[in-house]
Amino acid sequence: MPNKLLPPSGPGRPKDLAKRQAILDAAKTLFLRNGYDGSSMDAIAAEAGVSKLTVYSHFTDKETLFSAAVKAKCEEQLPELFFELADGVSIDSVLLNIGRGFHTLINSRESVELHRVMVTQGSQDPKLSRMFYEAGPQQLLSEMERLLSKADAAGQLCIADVHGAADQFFCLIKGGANFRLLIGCGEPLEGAAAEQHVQDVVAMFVRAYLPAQGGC
Amino acid sequence: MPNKLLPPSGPGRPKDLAKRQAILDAAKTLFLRNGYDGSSMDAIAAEAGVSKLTVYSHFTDKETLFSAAVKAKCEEQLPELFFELADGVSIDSVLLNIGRGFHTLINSRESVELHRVMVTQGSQDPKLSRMFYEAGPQQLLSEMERLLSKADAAGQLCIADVHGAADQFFCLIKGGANFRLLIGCGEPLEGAAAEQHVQDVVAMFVRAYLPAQGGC
DNA sequence: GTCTATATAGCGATAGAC
DNA sequence: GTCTATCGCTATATAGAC
Repeated sequence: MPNKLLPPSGPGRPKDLAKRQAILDAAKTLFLRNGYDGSSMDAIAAEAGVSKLTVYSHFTDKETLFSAAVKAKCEEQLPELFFELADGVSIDSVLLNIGRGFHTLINSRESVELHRVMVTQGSQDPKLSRMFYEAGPQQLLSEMERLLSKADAAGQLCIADVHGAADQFFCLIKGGANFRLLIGCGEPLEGAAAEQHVQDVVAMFVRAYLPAQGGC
Repeated sequence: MPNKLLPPSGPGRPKDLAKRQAILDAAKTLFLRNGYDGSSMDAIAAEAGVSKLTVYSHFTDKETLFSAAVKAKCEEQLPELFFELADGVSIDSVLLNIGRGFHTLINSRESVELHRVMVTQGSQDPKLSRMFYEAGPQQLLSEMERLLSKADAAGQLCIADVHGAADQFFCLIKGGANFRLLIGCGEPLEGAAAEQHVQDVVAMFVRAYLPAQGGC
């Protein structure tokens, strides 16, 4: 006969989820800050405030916990950029808004850490890198392609290869500064410098794809 | 009294350099393939065909050996791209040649491995990342700036910010494909696809910085 | 279901023989 | 100058008490 009533000492099912979430939060923090090899299961357990075996009871092994942490981070980082091209609004201002949002995103500490981890671990686990790519960059590229196609159809831009152009736009926003940030050499552009960079990129991009006077 | 003549069994000084080179070669291979944490001193000693203590006698510790290996790799990878803008040759063809060379370089297995290691270790050791950046990317950027300044002065292009434009050119050549390669998601562009990519980028770049009909 | 204590293995770095 | 054998430490993963 099982005893149903042990509120103070009984473990209970509800506690399960709270600890699982604490473990996942700790894993996200430590894995991104110190990498896969640099984060021990002991450290994650301590950060989460539980014992190491509790970690193993919720996630079978280190790799499983790592994948879960990366997946959670991907989902919470996917930004809400606006890719709509309403009537009467210039393509310049739309690209400016997208550029600002994307630039802020990829220069954030969390994004840089996630990218570092993906470079290190993703190259060893194709499933992981594919999961990350489809959850993040792929989404943005697809929406940008849609936007550029509409701008081309509306005659605001003249783009033969929308896929390539979308790729170019994001690469330009990233710029060499983001690469330096990734290898830990230099500080992120902020404030006026960041705004200037985005404006320069948008101006250069639009100039390259401006329709000729005769049309497209 | 020291014995001077022991040709067959005596260790001798000349052997020193050969073993040092073997150690350095092994370190370059393993560190780039498996990363810093993934390469044990035992494995490097075995790959070099020497004992572990011999490794420690030539390089004080693991970090020192790692820095030496990275430095050697940087120097041997610095490409010989042509940044000269001779009279009578169009800026398009010069940029095409540079673009092809740079594209081949950054898509090579060795370059990708070096970049991965720098993302992982460089972010933990600012001295290392700075050494890498100044030995590699910085060089190319400086030469490209010189070239673009000359093209601007010659009226072939119209560039207000040559530093920013040089940065843009290399980012465009890299493209999203190089990022996917870095995270282990996708294969490098090769052959006709690579050539097409370089041509598209150069055409887009030149279009953006073409002088207006009235001049610059 | 959770924790303390431990098994097993691999790492970087070193001591002593030749 | 070079090698074999080893120390000290930390990691992942697990066994038994409550």
